[in-house]
Formats: sequence, C-alpha cells, structure tokens
Amino acid sequence: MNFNSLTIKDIARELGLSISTVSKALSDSYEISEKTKKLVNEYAEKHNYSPNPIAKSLKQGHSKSIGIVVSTIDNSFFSQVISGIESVAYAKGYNIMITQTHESYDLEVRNVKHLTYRSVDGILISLSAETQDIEHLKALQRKGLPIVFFDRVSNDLDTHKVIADNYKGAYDGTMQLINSGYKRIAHITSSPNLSISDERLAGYKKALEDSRVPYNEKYTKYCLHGGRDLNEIEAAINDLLTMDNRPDAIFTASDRITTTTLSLLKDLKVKVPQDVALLGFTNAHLAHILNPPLSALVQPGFEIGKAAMEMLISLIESKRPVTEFETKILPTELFIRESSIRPK
Amino acid sequence: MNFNSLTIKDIARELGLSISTVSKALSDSYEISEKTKKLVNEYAEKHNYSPNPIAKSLKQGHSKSIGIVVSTIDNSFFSQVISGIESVAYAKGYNIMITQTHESYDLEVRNVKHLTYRSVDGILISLSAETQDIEHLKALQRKGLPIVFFDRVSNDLDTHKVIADNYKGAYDGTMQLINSGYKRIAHITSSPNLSISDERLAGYKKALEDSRVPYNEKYTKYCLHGGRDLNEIEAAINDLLTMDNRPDAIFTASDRITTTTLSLLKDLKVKVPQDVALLGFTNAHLAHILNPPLSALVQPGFEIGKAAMEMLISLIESKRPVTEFETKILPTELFIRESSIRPK
DNA sequence: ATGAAAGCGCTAACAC
DNA sequence: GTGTTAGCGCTTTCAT
Repeated sequence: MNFNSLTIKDIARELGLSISTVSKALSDSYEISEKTKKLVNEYAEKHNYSPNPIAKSLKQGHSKSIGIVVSTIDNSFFSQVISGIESVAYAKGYNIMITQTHESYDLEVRNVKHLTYRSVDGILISLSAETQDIEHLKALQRKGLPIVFFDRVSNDLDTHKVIADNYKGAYDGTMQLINSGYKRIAHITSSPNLSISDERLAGYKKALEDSRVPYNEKYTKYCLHGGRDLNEIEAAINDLLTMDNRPDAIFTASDRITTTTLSLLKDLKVKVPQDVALLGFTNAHLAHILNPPLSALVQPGFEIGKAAMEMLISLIESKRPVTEFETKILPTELFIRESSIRPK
Repeated sequence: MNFNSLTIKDIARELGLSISTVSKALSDSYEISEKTKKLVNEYAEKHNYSPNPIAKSLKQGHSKSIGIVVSTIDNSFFSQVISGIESVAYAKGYNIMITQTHESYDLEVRNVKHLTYRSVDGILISLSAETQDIEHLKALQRKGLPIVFFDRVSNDLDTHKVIADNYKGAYDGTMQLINSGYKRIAHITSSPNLSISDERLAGYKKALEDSRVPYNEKYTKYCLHGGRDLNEIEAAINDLLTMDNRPDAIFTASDRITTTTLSLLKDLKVKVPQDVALLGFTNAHLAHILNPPLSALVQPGFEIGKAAMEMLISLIESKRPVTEFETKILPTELFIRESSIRPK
C-alpha cells in the first residue's frame, strides 16, 4: 500500500546517515549542516522521495486534511459550497475529502467515522434529513474534533455555524407570491428534522401573517426524504391539487423539491403560473432556461463554503480550546421569473 | 487527532492483559479463550473503543478505502457515476473519498497524491481536460496501485476502463439531426486531449459520411476547459452564428457545454430549433423541462460507476498481478425532444 | 552536527 | 492461552 516505496530509512542507508539525520535534513532543521541537507535533499529529489503522511500523522497528530459531509453532491448548492471550501482549503494547504449521506443517518455516522479514522483535522457537515440524534458528533467534539456546521445545523451542538438567511429568504419569496396576487400559497418542504425546514417555514408564516393571509396547515407538506423520493413529492402535489380551495401557488423549500415540482406539474399538465404559480429555493444554474423560467431563491453557496472553511481552520489552528461560537448568516438572493408572476 | 482516544494499550492496562492478547481477542483469534474474549470485547464495547485504522493500515498495508477523481461533481453524470461506485463500495465494505480536479492538471496530480498518501487501496479516475501526460498515474501503477479509468480514459495506461459508447452515441445523435432534415451541423466539444472528444468527434464524422454530408472543419469548435469557461463557449457560438453558411444545428459533446449552449442561444434570442437545432450529451435531469425540451444523449452513469468499482475491487483483491485488462463499453441512450425536431 | 532510541497504535511471529 | 517483541515510516528527545 505504500506506493511511494522509498522511505527515509532507504535514504539513510544509501547515504550512510542515520534515520534521524535524514528526517531532520528533510525538514530543514537548524541542527543539520547545509552540506548534509543538500546531499539528502538532492538524493530525495532525484529518487522522487515523498514522505508517507500516514506515518507522519500517526506521529504528529494532524493531517492537514479535512472531511466534508453533505447529503448529496448532485445538487448545485452543495457543489458550490464545496467549491468555496476548496478555495480556502487549497490556499491554506489543506486537502479535502468529500462524502455523501444520501439523507441517511446510518451513512452519516459511517462517513463521519471513516473520516476521523482517516485522521482528518476537522469536519464540515450539513446534516442528513434523517438525522435526529447527533450524539455521534457530540462525542467527537468532546474528544476535541473541530466541527463546523453549514446549511443544516443543529442546536444540540455548540460550535461555529454558517447558514443562509433562510427565514428572510422564505419571507421574501412568499411575499413576492403575495404581491403578485396569490393568496392560497402552499408550502412543500423537506423533513421537519431539518433546521432549514423550520427557518423557511417560519419565514413563510411570517409573510402570510404580515399580509393578513391566514395560515392553512393543510397547505404545508413535508417530504421526509428531502426531495430524494419522487413519490413523496408526487403525493404532496396530488394532495394539494385535489383539495377544496386548492392552492394557487406553491412555495418550495428545497432545491430538488423545487425542480421536481415543476417537472411533476408539467407531467400533470398543470400550467405554471396560470394554474399554479411556483417559487422556491434552488441553486440550479438552469433555472432561467426552464419552461417557464423559474423564480428562485438562491443561496450564496460559494460564500457559505468559504466562511465555513475559514471557521474550521480557525478552530483547528486555535492554540486554546474555543468556547465562544458564532453563527454566520448570509443573505439569499431572489430571482423573480415567469413562474411566479401572475398572468394578466 | 486520535479522536477515539481509547487505545488497545489502555484496555490492556485496565484489564491487566498484554497488548497482544487484547489485539487478538478483539480480532477473535482462535488462540484466545472465550472468557478473555468476552472480557475484552465487553470492556471495549462499554468504553466505546474503536481501533485506529491509520495505525492499522500503516501496519497492514491496506485500508479498505478507495479514492475517486473527477473533473467536477457539479454534473449529474459524475454524480450518478459516484452513486454507482458507492453502491458496490458500501456493499463490499469499502469507503470512498471524492476529489475534484476542476479540469486542472495540477489539481489532478495533487489529488491523486493526496489519496495515495491517505493510503487508499485503489483509484477510480476520469482525467481532467488539461491532462496530457499521465506519468503520475503510470508511476503509481508500477508501484502496484490499482487504477481504473472511467469516462475520460488514456491509451497510455494499460488497465481496466469503463466508458460509454461515445462513438455510437455521437453517431446516433448526429443521425437524428440529419434525419430531422438538418444538414449544416456544427459540433462543439471539449478539449481535444480528452478521449471522449475523439470518440464523439469520430461518431459525428461517421454519421455525416454515411449521410453524404461533407465534413466542414470550421463547424467543429473546441472548448479547452470542457465547458467550465463560459467565454470559450460564447466565442464558439458567436463564430458559428456569424460565419457564412451558418450551421442550422449544433451537436454538443459535453454536459455543461450542452446546457450552456442552450442558455447562450436564449440570451442571443436565437430560437431553438427554429433558427438552430440543438442536441447533445447531457445527463441533466432537467433536460425535459427546459425550454425547449432538450434532446439528450444520456450516459449510463450509475452503471459506469458500478462497473468501474467492480473492476477496481477485482484488481485490489486479486492474488496475483493482473496483466489482462478489459475495456467495458456501455450504451448511451438518446432522448429525442423538441430542440432537435425540425418545425414544419 | 550527527546519531541512538523511544514511541505514535496496531499486528504478528515467536516464545513461554 | 497468553505474553514478548519487533516493526510499519516517521518525529523527537536526548546523547554524543
């Protein structure tokens, strides 16, 4: 498995030096003469030596690599977050490893475990839809593992967090529908376990309240699998479309739910926005060329990733245990397009 | 960094046993009495012991984890491939680590290196658009690292490969345009470094040839950054649209290029398919709800991932060095939609 | 300025 | 059936 078969030991033997001298020469220690350093480094260079970081981290206790846990990478929002993370990670000399939970609690536990096993220095995580208990993370934090939450966070763990302004985003989106003349606004959202679901629901409710539109509980539909399960969304839409006083607009609270809803409405020959308007959270870069162009609440994915990684590094590199934590809230952006504009 | 602070040594001390007895008990060795095993395992259980796999792999020489290198995860095709990989990896007890190159050769080298450093047992890779030299992979293979190529492969390395039937896909797609009545079919593709570009270009040419449509070199445009650079695509489209004998259809050869082309044509108020038809490779799950619905050549991403992982495992678990390699070619699927159908 | 030796957590050959 | 010991590749006291 060591695919860089040349070890420090080999070099020592070849050069007639001791292992420790070679090690020190390689790390440019002041104890070693320039001559020896040169000798060693040239030999290493020539024979393409590279240290085995596994052995190194076993000894040193850090690996300059961090782990990312997201529900799925097949989602522009998370891709953008990851790009943001990479941008600061690479600049600071960290490598990253990405894993997905597919909204499964078990996979989340497994991936977190695996990452710590592979000795990451810290973890950046957005919780899975299934996750309710985060003891697996708490235990790690207690042992000193730096963890930063982004997007889907938990109140049960005190640490740095970065989220979009989901409350205000949902408020703005709902307001746009109301201002456009819609009154019976349904809300399709992910699992109630998720912090983002709460925040978005609250923003939606507040917009209704501020507009004196009564909140109708029947208009809120949960998709426990965060949009991964087509049937759930289909059922939600069917419910909404067949109820008395059927909604004239839908406000969707997650990326996949938003685009899938449009797709399903199309299958059902329900015209958007003539029959039902649609506006929702999505970072899909195709939103503007969909039919109809889709009104979208866009989260600053790249910035969220950047901020989260910066916070993680500050935790990792902090000399003393950090006890003061911060929650960073970044603004969303609303793009108003045809799908939520009431036809004259 | 060891966030599972309890070590085998601690257990040994607590239980008044030797380190090796504990180690053996934990791995259920026949040498150890049931009584001791029970004692040790119960203690381990109770105190939440989990072995440090870093130390383990340092010793054992394998880690039951593999690395994936793709150009970008923000692409349904790669997401699907990764899901396919995961499906077999998890079933076989392997963990995976995902990295992206963003089409950069340097990042590719860096990521491959990092993965081997983190001691993966094998690598699954789709080359970056920039990559021309694959010495970094050859050296690793020589040292015994199992590598399987998928999607973007190289002839310079003899190993297992899994690709879509790009030649036939491109042939079918081009034929569809021709059968639909288009004659001046342009081709926008990625970097000529990429195997997929070659294969798709060849299929395109063959379809023209079989239909007695002369091949016009000016109709083929390369985007060196594989669609990541908007300006490149924009320039290509501008060139095509302003030339004498301007094309009446465009056949695009990569996911991002396909959707971006549609988006740019829309910006330019060029009607699809009235002014220019469009058909291309893409696994975007929104293709059918775009405006117009997009004709798409879809690759079997999940199956490609599955096959690649199976091949990688066979390499990893092979008792003797493997010298006979296989290239698996999986069929693409063509979805004919409005964007490539000539209006009456 | 250089080297010997211990140790990171674990496994495995080899005693006892 | 259990323990001793060496060693994976590297860093780091502590000698010399």
